[in-house]
Parts: sequence; C-alpha cells; structure tokens
Amino acid sequence: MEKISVNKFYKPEEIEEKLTKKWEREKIYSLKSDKSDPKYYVLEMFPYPSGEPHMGHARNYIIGDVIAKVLSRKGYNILHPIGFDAFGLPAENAAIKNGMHPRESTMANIDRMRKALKRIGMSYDFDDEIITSDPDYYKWTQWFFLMFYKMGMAEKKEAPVNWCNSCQTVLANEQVISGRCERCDSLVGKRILSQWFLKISGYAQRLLDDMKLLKEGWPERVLTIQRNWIGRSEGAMVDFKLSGSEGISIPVFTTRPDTLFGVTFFILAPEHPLVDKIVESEDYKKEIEKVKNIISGQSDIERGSAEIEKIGCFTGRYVINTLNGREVPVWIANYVLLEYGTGAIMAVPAHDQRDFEFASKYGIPIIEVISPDGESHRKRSAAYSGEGIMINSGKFSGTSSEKGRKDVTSYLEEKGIGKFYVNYKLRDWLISRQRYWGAPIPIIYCEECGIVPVPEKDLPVLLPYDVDFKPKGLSPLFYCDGFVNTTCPQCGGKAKRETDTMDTFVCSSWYFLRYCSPHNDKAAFDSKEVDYWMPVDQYVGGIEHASMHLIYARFFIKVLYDSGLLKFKEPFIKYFPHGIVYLGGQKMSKSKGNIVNPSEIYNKYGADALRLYILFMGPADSPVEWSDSGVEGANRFLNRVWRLVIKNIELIDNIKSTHNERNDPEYPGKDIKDKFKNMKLSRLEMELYRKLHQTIKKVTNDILVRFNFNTAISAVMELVNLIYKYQEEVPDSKKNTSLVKELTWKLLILLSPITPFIAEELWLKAGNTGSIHRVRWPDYDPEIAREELVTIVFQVNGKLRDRMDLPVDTPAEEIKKHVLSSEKVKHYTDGKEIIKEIVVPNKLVNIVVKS
RNA sequence: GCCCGAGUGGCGGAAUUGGUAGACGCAACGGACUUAAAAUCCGUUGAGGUUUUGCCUCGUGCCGGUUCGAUUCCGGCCUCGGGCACCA
Repeated sequence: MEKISVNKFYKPEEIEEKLTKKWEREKIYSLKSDKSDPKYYVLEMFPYPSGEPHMGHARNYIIGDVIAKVLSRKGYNILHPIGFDAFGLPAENAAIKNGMHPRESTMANIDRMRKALKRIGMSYDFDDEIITSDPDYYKWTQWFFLMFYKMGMAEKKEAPVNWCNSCQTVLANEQVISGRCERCDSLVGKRILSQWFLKISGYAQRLLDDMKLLKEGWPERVLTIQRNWIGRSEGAMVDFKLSGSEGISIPVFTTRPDTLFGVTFFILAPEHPLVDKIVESEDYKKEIEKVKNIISGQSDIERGSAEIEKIGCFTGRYVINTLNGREVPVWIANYVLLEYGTGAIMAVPAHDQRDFEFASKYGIPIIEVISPDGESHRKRSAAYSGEGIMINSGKFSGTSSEKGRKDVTSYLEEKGIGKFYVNYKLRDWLISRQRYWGAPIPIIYCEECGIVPVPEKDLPVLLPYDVDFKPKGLSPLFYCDGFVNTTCPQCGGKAKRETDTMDTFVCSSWYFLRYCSPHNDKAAFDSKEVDYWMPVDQYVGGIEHASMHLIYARFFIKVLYDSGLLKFKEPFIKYFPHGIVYLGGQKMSKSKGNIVNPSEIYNKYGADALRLYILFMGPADSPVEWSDSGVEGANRFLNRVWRLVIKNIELIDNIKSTHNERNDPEYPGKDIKDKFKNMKLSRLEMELYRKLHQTIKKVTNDILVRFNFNTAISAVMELVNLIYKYQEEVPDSKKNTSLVKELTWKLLILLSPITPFIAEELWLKAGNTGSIHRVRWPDYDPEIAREELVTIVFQVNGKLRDRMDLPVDTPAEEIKKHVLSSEKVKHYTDGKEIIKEIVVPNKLVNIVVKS
C-alpha cells in the first residue's frame, strides 16, 4: 500500500512509467477471464510496422482499448490481441531506403511500435502477439494458399494486370486508386502477364447477399463502398453471329436488351484476341494496327476519362443481330474495355451517349428505339438514355422499356441466342508480387508434371535471408539459385520454385483466426478456440480498407466456411471505422510533413492527456482537425481531477480520525443506497448523488452503445465541475465523507478506461490495493438517477414564454394551472381565444391561441 | 453521370424518440490572487434590439411543406467530403 506523500502536482512522466511496469508485472494487460463468462472479441486492424505509430494509429487503438477495458470490467471474457502486418511493400521500401535488410528493419520497427503501444496504456497481451513475417505464421498463410489451390480457388492465368513501374510489381485492382499505386502514388500501367489469382469474383453475389448479416453492425457507407466495388448489374448476354464465318459468334453483355433493335454497329476492345483472327483484308489490318498503336499509347487514366476523343476503325467484318436479322459493322474503339463484360459491346447510338458520339463522328446510322412519349424524334443532339416506350422494335413496339427488357430477354432465351445475365465489376484477386518481402507462393514447376503444389509436410517454404532484395521487375527470388532449384515432389526430377511472393493482404485475411490460438504449431488455428472466440464482435479500423482488406477477409472466411473449416459466414459482426486525423485541413502524412507524432504528445503531457484528447476531440467516426490547445485543455482537466481527488483523499483521511458522526469508513458499503437514504443529504449533496448516477448511466451508454466517447468525457467533466462546487462551497467539517468517497472512487473508475494511469495512481494513493483495472464497472440506480424536479417549458403558439421547475410527473391539470397563472403567459393570451392546450408530460405545455 | 455521408457560435462540437438550440471543451475578453509572470479561481462570450440585472426579435446551408411545435420528418436546390465510373 502506498501512502500519501507530497503529491500536490500531477506528474504524468513519473506515474506512467512506474505503472507500465506494474501492469506488465501483474499482467493487467490481459483481459481474458474465464470461459464461463460471456466472450467478447475486440480487434483493431493490426499495424504495418513502418515506423513509430502515427495519430491515426493512436486513435484506432485507443478506441478499441476503451471498449475492451469497459467490457472486461463488466464481466466479459475479452480477447483483445495485437500483432504486426509485417510483410509487404511499405516495410520493404522503408528497409531499402534505410539500407537495411527488411527483416532487421521490420523487427526494429515492431520493437518501437510495441514500446509505443505499451507506453499509451494499451491492454494487449504481448505474449500472444503475432508477426506475419514469422515462419510460424506464414507457414499457415502458405497452407491456406494450398487449400485454395486444391479447392480450385487459386489459379494461374494470363490476364492484363496492373503494373507499378516504381514498385516494380503487379498490383491487385483494389490497390489501384484512381489509376495510381496505393503505396507510392505513381501511375499504374497495364501488362499482360501470367499471374496467380484467388477467384473472388465467383463470390461476388455471396459478398452482396451476406451484407444482410452486417446491416446492424456495419455503417451503411462501408457497405455502399463494397456494393459499388462489386458493381452488380443485371441485363442480358446476347450472341452476335459473325457474318461469313460459320460457327463464330461473339457474346456481349448489355443492361438494355430493350434497345436491341437500335443496334447499328458492334465494337470489340482493341486488345480483344478475336480482332487479329477476324480481320482479313490487308488494308484493314494496317489501319487497325495504326489505331491500336495510338490507343496503346494512351494511359489507363486517359482512356478512362470521358473527355478523351473516341477513336476507332472498321474491321471490314459484320455481325448479325439475330433479333431483326440486320447485319451491322464490327469496329474497334478505345472506349471499349477488354476487362469489363465480354470485351465487346453492341452499340446503340440513339440511347448511349458514348455510342452516340462515336456514331456521329464516323457517320454511322442512328436508329431511335426508345421514346419518352411514344413519338419518333428525328434528330437529337444527344443520346436519350432514360426510360420510355419501345418504337421501331418489331413486335415489341409499344411496350414500356422496363417490361421490354424482360420480354426481349425471354424471347432471346426462347430462341437460344441470349440469356438473362448478371455482370459484376469485381475482378479476381491478383495475389502474386514480384517482390522479396512476402510469403513465398508454395508452388513448384516441374518440366514433367507441370504445376505441383508443395506438399504440406514441406511447409513452410522459407523466405531465404541472403538475397539481393532490390526490386528489378522479376522477383528477387528468381535470381536466388539456392531457392529456385529444387526437385519435383511428384517425380523427383529437376524443378523450379515459384519465385513470386504473396500480396500482404493474404496474410491479413486470416490473422484474426490466428489470435484465437497464436502458439498452435499443429494447425493454422485450433477449431475449439475459434468456435469460442470467433466471429470478431467489434472490429475497429480505417475506412480506407473498405474495398481492400475488408472485402478480402470476408471472402477468405466464406471460402473457409465452404470448406467446412468454419461455422460462421462473416468474420466481423460489428465494424467501426474511425475518422481520419487532419492537420491544417489535410490528412496528416509524412510526405506532406504535417505530422504530430503521438510521442511528442505523451512525452510532453503524458499518455492520459493524449488518450483523453483523442477521444474528446470529436465523434470517433468523423474526421477531426488536430489542435494543440485542445491537448492542453485535456491536460488541464487531468490536473483538475488530480487536485480534486488528492484533496478528497486528505479529507477522508482526516475526518476518519475525528469520528465525524456522518463518516462511514466502510467502503464499498453493502448497500450504498440504503445508507444514503438514512442520511440527511443537503440539496447539493442530493444533486451530486443524482449526478453521479446519471453520469455512470451516460458514460456506459455513450461508450458501449453510441461510441460517443466525446460526450462520455463531457459528462465526466460536468460531474467533476459539480464536485468542485461542493468542495468550494461547503466547509470540510460539514462535508459528508461517505458521499465524497463514493464520488471519488466512482469518478476514478469511470475515468480508468479512458485515462488508465492517473486513475490507477490516485486509486492507489487513496490506499486501495490491487488495480483499479480489475474493479467491477459500476451500475447506476435508475431511481437515484431520476430527477426530482424538471423544468417545464411554457409556450404560447410554439414560442417559449416562461418556464418553471416542477416535481417530476406533475399531473397535466396541475401544470396547466401554473401555466395559466403565469404573468408572462397571460401577457400573450389575455383577450384571446384558446384553441388548444398541448401538455407533454415532464417537457412542456403549449397554449395555442387565435391571433 | 450514379450511389453514400455531412453542413449548428470565433473554433471542435452537444441536443439519444419531433419538444428549452449552443451542453462540454478551446480561443478571446474582464476580474481576483501575485512585486511580477506562470498556474489557479470567478465572470462574460450566437447576432441584433431595448424602456437594461429584465425583456423582445432573428438564428442550425438555401427555398418550400407537414405539425400546436422542426437542427430532427417530407420535397426541391446549393456547397463540401467520400465511393464507383467511357462499366456497356
């Protein structure tokens, strides 16, 4: 037990360092209790160890930590783990820059990060941390890859892929943001390469359908991002026969089968493999080569912008629109993309703006087939893409466009030339990377046997240490003979290893499973533990992962569910995206130089002030502007709490020895409520007692239900302000020490998840033993929290004219009496006819008069 | 272009179910304490008006509607942020 000494001043630097050690010694960081308690899995997205944690990290982890700490105190068995997403480009680029080996650099960064996390009082059990670049971990990442491979969910295929010239590697679609590399921001080009993909596109519909399981726990805006990314659209797949070549037909996807009669030409993407096959005449071949050259010189961004001029050329061939037997010319054009749909389109210039511009430029006929009013409009200056009535459409003329889509589709199905079709924008997930710092893809290429998966018993395929890891277009492992050359596990003959490594998003798609049994060396995870802990109850992390990690992880879990390994379909029941921290109106970032490092703050004011301010600065899910004076305010509040509590402790100690008859040395009392009932409390004391219970109610609800940490803190501030009022207005000899004790203890408990250090220090200073972080979270008594008096607002015609404090639940008739006798109200109602009197119990009265 | 958010004092924000707009904090100003400063404490702080210790009018992006009553609900617009995007 520590005794009160000279402690007039709050010195965070002294107490925080001391308590960090105490907590580590006493294992206060682990919030696991007992499997008989209800479980709760709180998880924050684990960090890339690219250096010291930044403010965004701090916000993320502090939010998760407060939730975990409160729930643990409410009797939950809490899993609140930490680890490091250690493979990948950021770590590797940083290593190259520093001239260090990625492993050393990563481990050094992890060390700094771990220290910082401990320093800000996070409740992580570091004995259970995981590092994805450890062979113990990536062995199982490789194991999952093999599982996907065996299920037919991983495949090597040739496709146009995104190539980042600066990172010297391919990227997944999700890692290309507006045509630029997610990591280095340089322009991304296209290459046709043979790469490994995970077949996420087959799960598009399931990813959409299962969103209904997330409706409660995920913000709508995140689901919208995913919905947009998956990009479902309904329509028809229609076959167009190539004229003059028996048996060749080209399918196209359209969302508007109702416009089929308006097709006047047909376009293939310039890269479409059919282009070279179908062009016969040498003249056309030359012309096409010319146009293709121009188009391939256009970057993806250029081609993706609507402003760029549409160019193309005729191929000399025709296709037949089976619906009306019309023969239409086949063109190539820059605005048709190989990746989307079938890489070919039917062009309807009257009803598609792009087709309209193209047809106008090249003099292709325009036939109107949808009319808003059923009339034919000879000339238009733009395409009409709205709904209307089908015209010039044979037997379908007169049908509404909505109905026409269905009717035409049925007709196509009957005739066997088309079918209802759902198209998705979601592409397969490209996971190979031509970089060193990642988990090697466990595949062997044998001259005899072809692609051979590495047998499970040979895992992990170790990433060799001694490699020239600088990116050079091909994986650095390709130049590492000791790694590449191997023998075929099937025939024993000479073979070569796959030298690409896996996208780090593969590592992070299952880490939350590993946390359930982090030391298991027999399997990726222990099913019993996963069945107990998973799914994650509360996930916290940046929204920038909405269409990356959060989609990949959902997909991964669905595949594992299908394989029978898991019993749940969604990994994260609730997801809370924290807002970005800004400085000077811009997102804090190293490259812009507008950084406030959390360490600057905790070195100056202490971790508690950092935590308090981060939570107080605004709603946790909205972006906030960093303010230095805001931190000072937080620090001022903590000083205020410190002085208040120290004074209260002294008061309690002094009066204990003078046998004040109102003093009750027992704490916690068996039945606090009865105790106070039998005591005569002054008006202010009653108010304080009530405020305490209201505060407990509000803080608990704001943290656990509303995620409004800022209002939870302002409620505690109000309580502190009121206790100060008591301390200053009432002489010590007249103070009720039982109440002071009750207020002081509970104030500290309410603060303890938010500002763990100061709460613990004051708790100990007051003579308590153990740790405040093991004390049960207080309940509130609704009866005590209930106000006795309530301000009733008197309105006339909806305008506030007077108000009065009346006992709660005063009957309507009595309130009305007060209202009608109010001079102020009379002033507005005298001589006027009262039409209506509205009485809202405990709120207001509104007198409606004729004016 | 389509989809999702948001818009409240000098600033961050609060108002949880349609019922007192501006809680809590920051900044600013005035005062107390001090030789002085820091720290601390007290007071003022949406705008305008006024017969000034009280009261009145206006006020939650803009216009309109529903309602006894709207920051909150509905319709239309504006601005900002975000997602998708020559996506067929």
